[in-house]
Amino acid sequence: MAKKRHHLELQVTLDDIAEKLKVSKVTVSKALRGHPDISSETAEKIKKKAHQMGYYPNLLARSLSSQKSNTIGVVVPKIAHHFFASVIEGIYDTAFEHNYEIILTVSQETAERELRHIHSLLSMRVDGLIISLSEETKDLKVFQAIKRMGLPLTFMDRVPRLNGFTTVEADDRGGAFAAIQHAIEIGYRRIAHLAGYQHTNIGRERYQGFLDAMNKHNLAVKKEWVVFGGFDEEQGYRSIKQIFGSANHPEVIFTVTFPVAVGVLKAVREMGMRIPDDIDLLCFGHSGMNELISPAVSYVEQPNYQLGRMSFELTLDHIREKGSYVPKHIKLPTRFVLCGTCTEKAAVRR
Amino acid sequence: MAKKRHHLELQVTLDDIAEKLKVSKVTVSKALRGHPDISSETAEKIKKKAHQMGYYPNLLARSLSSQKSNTIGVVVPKIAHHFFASVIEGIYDTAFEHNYEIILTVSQETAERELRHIHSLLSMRVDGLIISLSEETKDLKVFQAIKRMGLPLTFMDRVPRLNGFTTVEADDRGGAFAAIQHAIEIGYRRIAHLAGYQHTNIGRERYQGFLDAMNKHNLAVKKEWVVFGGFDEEQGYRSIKQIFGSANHPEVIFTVTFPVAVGVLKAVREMGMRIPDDIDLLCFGHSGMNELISPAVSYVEQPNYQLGRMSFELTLDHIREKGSYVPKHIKLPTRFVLCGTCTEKAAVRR
DNA sequence: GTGAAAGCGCTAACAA
DNA sequence: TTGTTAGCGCTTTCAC
Repeated sequence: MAKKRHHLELQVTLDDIAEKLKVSKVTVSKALRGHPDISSETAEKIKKKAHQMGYYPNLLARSLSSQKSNTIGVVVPKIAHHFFASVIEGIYDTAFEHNYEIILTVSQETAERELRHIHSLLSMRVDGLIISLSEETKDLKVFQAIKRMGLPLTFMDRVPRLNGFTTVEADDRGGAFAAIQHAIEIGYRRIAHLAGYQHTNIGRERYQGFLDAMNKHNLAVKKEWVVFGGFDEEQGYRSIKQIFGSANHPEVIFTVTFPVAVGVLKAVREMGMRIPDDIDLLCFGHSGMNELISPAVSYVEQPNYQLGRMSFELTLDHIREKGSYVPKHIKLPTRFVLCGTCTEKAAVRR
Repeated sequence: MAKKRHHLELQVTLDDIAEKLKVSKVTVSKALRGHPDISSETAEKIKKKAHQMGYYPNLLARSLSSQKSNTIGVVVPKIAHHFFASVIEGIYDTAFEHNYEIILTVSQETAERELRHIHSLLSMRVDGLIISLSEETKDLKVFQAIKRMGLPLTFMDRVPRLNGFTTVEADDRGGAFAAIQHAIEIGYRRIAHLAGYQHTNIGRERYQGFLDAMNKHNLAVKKEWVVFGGFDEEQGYRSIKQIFGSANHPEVIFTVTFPVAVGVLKAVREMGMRIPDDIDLLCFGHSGMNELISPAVSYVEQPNYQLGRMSFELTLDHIREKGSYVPKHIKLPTRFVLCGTCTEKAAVRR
């Protein structure tokens, strides 16, 4: 018999259905989940009744009891940015296909929020975690703890220097190399790089790609022309002003992200200079809006959506294979895309 | 005594802590939640131990037991779009301040996904719901059901024709009116509108604002120059081709969203025409990238972030006041912002 | 101030 | 095929 509800909530429970149908709640539970135990006849009857009574399974109870929540926690640094927005879209689409729910949290590039969100997600007993590190994150203790707990964790794009975790990244180094290589090939020699923090993998890798190309062509890297910093518009704006504060100007600037390039565009415009005539520009990543600005910035294309899909799928693999799962390291290819900047014409004109 | 775990998970529980400290699990529970029952002395001891043992409260169990999840479900049509991205940012920030977790789901503008997500969220026993309808949504039965369940639900931006729900909107009609009014004042007469579906409130309201202004100035609304449809880039692209397929061309186009304007920009460019010389443009909403495209499109500014904040806060009010809560209808002001299109100069040149 | 007992809604193991 | 019995980990009375 269904016990009387202490709370006034009019949520229908298994007991309610069982009582109406004069069967046990176990039968109802099994029927609703399509368990082969139940005859299709009673199953039909139960399903109909459940629907009619407006029954929604209580996932909290189900998760608590079954020790899995069908839920994956995600931590990203930003959300209102093209790159992450499309990665997230990839994650959501894939989750939807697999009938998983996503708990998305946003660190806003701060280590403190990131940690708090991770704690939250652990408390919510998500089945797995996809994390893209904030630009501040240096303390990696939680991740070790998570590994000890045996909870599947996949790092995406912004990954830590840590063993034993699955990582899904784009080929940052190769992409940066291709971009700089192109700049050199069309004749540029004085190349600046608005680089990312060197404690982040993407900062390091893209910088390395830049160095690779410079070294290959025996070009000197000017210290004043490499500025390390964050990944946002403000950073680009500030850095460019700094570079143009000194006497010697570069011919072209390669930025670590698209937002940084946007900051550059705004600053350059403010200073009354033109791209590519006064200064040329290249960047890593882009935005759907790129083709509307003129000149459209030539960029390194990242597999955004695919990064999202892959992260989810590998996390799911890990959940399913559990103990026997072996961490994988995925590097998805990047591609240099020539648009309106850094064209041969622009370089020749110098 | 802590019962032996059936599952191998090494999640620490209240019992584990209680056992170590030779107290009851109730004491631990209370201490950890700062219940005044417990002496600060034991409370300290317990907290320390819990931290040391790496305890994370099991929110599933807590929610199940306490009948509240400290979680709010959100359903939006899109995520990789400036408008929704910033609304969502507003929601997340506010939730964070109030220690709530957000379960964000994305309908991708389809009614089917929307419904499935709503079911999911109900099953997860979220404490409240914030919904922005998909462009397809016509069946409103679920929402009635949710009201009957007594679950707080706030509609945001895309709201249904339904009584008894809190709604948070921008002043769409007023904003559209201001834009068209401006266009008329600078001398335009042949005005087209790429309008939204008329079964959506934003489609209707913005169209109404357009009509208001046209009527006020006794201008004829040309049927071929009003195209109803969706809110994305593709729609803008298609519609503009349609309009320019006929002999008579408008002087200026007002689009129902920024993405639609982007579609227009791309189509216009493709057709070898220039803005504002060949055709002028205005739109509802914008994107951070707008100032980089030239000319920047003059637009109606929406209070994106604020819409997010408000929705969350009202939902929280509803949760807290429960039965006594009276639905509110918020209309946040919009503002016409003149940029590089629809300037006096452009209009005069005709 | 502390704890024993009951229950949140569900699932899993084992009987019947 | 169906039901009984125990939990999942926590909170909430209500005694002590």
